[in-house]
Amino acid sequence: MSKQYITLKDIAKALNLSASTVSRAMKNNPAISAETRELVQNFARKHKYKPNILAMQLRTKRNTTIGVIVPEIVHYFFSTVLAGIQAEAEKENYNILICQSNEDYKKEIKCVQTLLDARVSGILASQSKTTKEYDHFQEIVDNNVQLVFFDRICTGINTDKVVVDDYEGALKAVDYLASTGCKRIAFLGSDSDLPISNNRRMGYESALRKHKIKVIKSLIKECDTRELAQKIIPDMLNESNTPDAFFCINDEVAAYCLQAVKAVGFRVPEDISICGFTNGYLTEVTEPTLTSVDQHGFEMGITAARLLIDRIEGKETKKGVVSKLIKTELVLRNSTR
Amino acid sequence: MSKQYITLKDIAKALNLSASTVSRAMKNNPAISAETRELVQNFARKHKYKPNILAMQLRTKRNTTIGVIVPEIVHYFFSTVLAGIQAEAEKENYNILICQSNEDYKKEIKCVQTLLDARVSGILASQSKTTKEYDHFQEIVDNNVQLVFFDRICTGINTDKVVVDDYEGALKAVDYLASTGCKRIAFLGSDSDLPISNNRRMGYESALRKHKIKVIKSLIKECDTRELAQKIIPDMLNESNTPDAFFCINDEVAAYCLQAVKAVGFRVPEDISICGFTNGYLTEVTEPTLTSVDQHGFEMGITAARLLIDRIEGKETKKGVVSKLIKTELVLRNSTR
DNA sequence: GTGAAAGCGCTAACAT
DNA sequence: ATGTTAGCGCTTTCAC
Repeated sequence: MSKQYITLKDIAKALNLSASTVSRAMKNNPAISAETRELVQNFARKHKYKPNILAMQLRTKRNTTIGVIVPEIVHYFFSTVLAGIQAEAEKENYNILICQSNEDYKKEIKCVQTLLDARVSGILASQSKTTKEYDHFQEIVDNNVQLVFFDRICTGINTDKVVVDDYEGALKAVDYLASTGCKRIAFLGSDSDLPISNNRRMGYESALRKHKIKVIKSLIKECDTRELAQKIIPDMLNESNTPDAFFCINDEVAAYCLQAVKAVGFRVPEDISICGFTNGYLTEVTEPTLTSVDQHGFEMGITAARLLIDRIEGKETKKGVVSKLIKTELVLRNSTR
Repeated sequence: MSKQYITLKDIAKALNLSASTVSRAMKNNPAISAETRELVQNFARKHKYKPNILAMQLRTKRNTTIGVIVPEIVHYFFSTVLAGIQAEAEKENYNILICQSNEDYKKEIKCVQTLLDARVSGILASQSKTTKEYDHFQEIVDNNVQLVFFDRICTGINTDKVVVDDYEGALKAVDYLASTGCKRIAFLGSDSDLPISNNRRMGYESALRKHKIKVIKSLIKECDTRELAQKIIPDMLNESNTPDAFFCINDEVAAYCLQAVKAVGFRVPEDISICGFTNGYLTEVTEPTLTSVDQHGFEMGITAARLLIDRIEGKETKKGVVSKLIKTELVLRNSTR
């Protein structure tokens, strides 16, 4: 660390004051005379005084850093959420420390340790796909560090959360597909342990019921990566009961689904409609462009950071758990009728 | 901050030792007897002792946090670099504090202030497009905080940098285009003030010269966003001297270029070849898929973090400025002949 | 309205 | 091999 920053003491010495007076003057403490205040603040400005945050936090036992745990920074959705968190944190003068779990349980435990070691005052977390135990998250709570989950919430821990309204998003999308005449709508989801996948499936089934369409097991698959899409979808297209629509868990799957469908010779959307989830960059460059459910990631980031900071500062006083729901938006493009 | 963490003093009291002995024992100081060491470390483990990093850093004046300034987290390339930085930092037990400038000069200044306030021991920065003055970067150096630029380097400051070999990347790509028979190759670049754009243009021109193709001004445009692409490209296609290839500054422009070209009725790659730069997600979902230059963002992140940490720890002792070059790779897909 | 003194949790001379 | 002391830069009683 550099040592050329001046300290309170330096200012005190230079101005023939005590360190405490300088400290008060800098903080606009009303006990200090206007003269002294100006004197001190001018001197500080002139000499580029920067309070030593470390010392401040050590003394006051308050820390303005919050930690974030994400599965992957590189995903459009998560980087959008991060941008939202960063924006809100900055507004409130909080710093953010980012860790990524790479969808790995062990790594996620390490992230928690790192953040606790850094003495963050709160943590925003989105769970990795491989996490089945929650001791590490419990440890956060046990240490009285605030914890808010976002998107991939952990159902094993009773704490605040911010989630996309996956149920409603799926409902709206599938309702739309059905209303355009699709009858055999496939659902390409994730591990049913993940609430985001499960909730969307419930929305999917509700929409089907609404349109008096039977839920068919063979049209529901676990298919949430490029690899799976390229393996599973061609098979589905070969069966007698070919789907006439695919509702996909993310844009990537939707994009590869689109490729697979076109490769077999079907037209999109005339023969088969396709709908994604995320509404990221991909949706605009495929041919045809992709209809998708926007998850409002930026807003989710802001909401989650807001909630966490309110908890840290004791502004959110609700005793029980707070759950916030982020509304989705169906963005129609050319991959659906 | 939570207060249930125990401190060195607590351990000392419980074990009837002095704080310094405990401190030494925890750090495996050879002066301490094996017995005491075990005693202390076991006690610490059992009571989940976590050293207070704030106090440690205040005392030792060393800080293991590094700051990162990026234009936009959400871009594929930058989020890839971030992932690399994060991986390397974690390996070395450094934390990273991330700020984004949103391509805004004023915001970038604020980022620098935030990071200096947080007393980071080094900063990794990629400049915003709108930055024309460098006082804020100079301030970092003046404060003896290590500074390493990556990708969008600032030529106004004499400090370490890590850049993509843009010249070579462009050379290879345009050389390839020319070797497949393209004669009127357009260059869609950024502001020529940006070294990344300028260097690519030099590579572009070298390749043309190598193939004895004249450089034509009207084939060189500033076109680095979706909006510009949708405005400029149709015009270029209407002129008599229609390009038979586009070499684009990023994948996004390439993808929209592809759309524009197809919209007018040209076939890709038969009539017109298109090449992007970044090699991100987009390249696999367009039709045809996009040939692109991979910038190895993850490797760049690792390299930049490595260099910065070496500087911080005094392992990189070279007096002058260190410049590292990240090799590119031309990834051929179906948008080029 | 201002100063003196103590202490946050840790480390590092300097002692013994 | 261990303890004592002092101090990093700051805030916060408690004085006057």
